[in-house]
Amino acid sequence: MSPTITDEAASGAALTRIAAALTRAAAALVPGDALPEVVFEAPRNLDFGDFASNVALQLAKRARRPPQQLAIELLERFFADDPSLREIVSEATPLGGFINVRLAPLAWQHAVATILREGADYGRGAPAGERVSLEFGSANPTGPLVVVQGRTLSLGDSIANAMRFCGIDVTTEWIINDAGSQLDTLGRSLYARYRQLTEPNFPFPEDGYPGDYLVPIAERLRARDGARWESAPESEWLPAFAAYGRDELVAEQRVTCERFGVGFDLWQSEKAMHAAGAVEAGIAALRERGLLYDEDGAIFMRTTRFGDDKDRVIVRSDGRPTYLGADVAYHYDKLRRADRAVLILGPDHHGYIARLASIAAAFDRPGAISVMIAQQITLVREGEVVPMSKRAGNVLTLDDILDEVGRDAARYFFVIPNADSPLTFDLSLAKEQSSDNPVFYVQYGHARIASIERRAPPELLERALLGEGLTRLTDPSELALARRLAEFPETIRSVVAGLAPNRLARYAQSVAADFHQFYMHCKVLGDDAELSAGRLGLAHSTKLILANSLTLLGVSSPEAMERTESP
RNA sequence: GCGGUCGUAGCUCAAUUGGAUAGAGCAACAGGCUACGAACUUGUAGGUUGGGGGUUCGAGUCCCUCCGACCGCACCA
Repeated sequence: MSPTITDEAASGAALTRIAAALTRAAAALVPGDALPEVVFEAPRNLDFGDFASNVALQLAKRARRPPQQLAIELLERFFADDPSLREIVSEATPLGGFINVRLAPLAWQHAVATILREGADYGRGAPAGERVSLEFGSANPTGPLVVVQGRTLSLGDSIANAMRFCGIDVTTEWIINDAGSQLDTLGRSLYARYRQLTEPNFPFPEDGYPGDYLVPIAERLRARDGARWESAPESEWLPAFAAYGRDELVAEQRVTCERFGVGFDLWQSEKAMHAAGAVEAGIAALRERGLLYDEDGAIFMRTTRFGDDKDRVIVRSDGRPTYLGADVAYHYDKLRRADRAVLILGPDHHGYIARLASIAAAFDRPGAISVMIAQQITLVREGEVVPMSKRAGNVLTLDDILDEVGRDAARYFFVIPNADSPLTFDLSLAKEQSSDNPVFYVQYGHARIASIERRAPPELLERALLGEGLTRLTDPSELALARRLAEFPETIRSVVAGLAPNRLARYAQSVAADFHQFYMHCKVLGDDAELSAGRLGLAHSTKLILANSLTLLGVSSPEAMERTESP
């Protein structure tokens, strides 16, 4: 991955000048107006240069000559137009119709100076006033969090971090689905566990939630209330048990999220929305827009008007709103609070996307709700698929995974693939503290730099942090690393634009790889104090970028790696 | 049956959203520590991007069509 670099202080300024000069050259050579904007991108293959523009390819037809010839003519005018460009452009060549540009070392040295100066703020965007609601992780409050939530939590939290870093005002939201029939099931299941404490043969509901995680909750309830529910009628114990179970399970889910390094701005209870009259308000708003009709005693929403397969019930014939009805209200509220809403949902929610899109359109905000689906996860251990059956109750929970592989590895592994591809999670590999494990590779780079800094004379480090000696960085491995570091701002922006935190994970690996190569080629702490200062500055800015990347991903940046013996 | 997502090296995944010779990591093979952490690094090998058509200067990416995997298609959530 090699995104465009737009760092204002260094290469970006150079690029702007180059693009402007090329634009003038194009205007002189190609007739007509409304010429396409001259864009520079980093080519996939860096042998071509630091940046490439395809203007000649785009304009060839209008200029009535082959792209390559046009590229040559553009470049001739380019330098004639502004001879001082030769100071920042070390090379500009036409090849296959592309215009390839290599920047002078000064541009990259400048980038390192900028990183040292701005530190953890390097690449941070100024608040632009955009408000985004980001909902993810949400689970039914009927059991512990499982693997798929680990994936949505990792994706969502990393995206939220990246958005905030870009200056977006993000509200992270967790919806507690506590208004449906599953709460009754929870209440009955918990009641059975409660009774089983004294009557082991008390029947467990057919459709109840299996697994023994409700047992300790039942014990706490018995410790609090004793046996008094044993003789109570169902109409009394059911709401009490459902509410107690929900509160306990939500609290446990919350602890798991915290263990995972994820916090939420808003824990939205669906039941509370009903109680506050929000659901009626949302439905009334649709009614005003003429998007509802009654049929068979139920209220339908005209979602087909917005491309859905069929109209959807939002209030049942018995008067209770459906899940969609509640979501109308919830998103009506979201869209008032935010400019757009992003949801990360599990793989079983495909069919729901069209309905959410309908809600946005119904409130005159088409496209304001976007849905990202996190695909299925297959767990593998020792080369074998770990069977998971919710029915049988032998589900591996997110806590189990955290126990087994730790937070850093879990967070990292969950964001590596694109959200819309299925993920194979190899527990054995994630647990392994070896070079096979990409998260350790990146952390090792960070720890290695920390180690160098511990060894460096304090006054040398001080000079390095001030940017001394950076102009001495000329080795290809030094310039490649500096160039990579300068990609950080654009990488973060690309993460936000594409809702793709995997790009950040891969970027961090590239930074680590470039650093290790630099480390092999260049001795940092040597006899030449100025050169050492420059290299130390480069190393320190690498450490900053690695730490920032890992932090945004929710992964720690250790100052030292603990060596563990592998069996 | 209808709709959605996906299919890329032996394995796990990329590919700047239409750009150049499709890239990393593991696994395999061959090298590199009396140097700041070898949890590192250098190189070799590995591909008809599921198949076939089309769109154009240019396709892993867009369109059509088959094949295959997964997921949806409730007055469930």
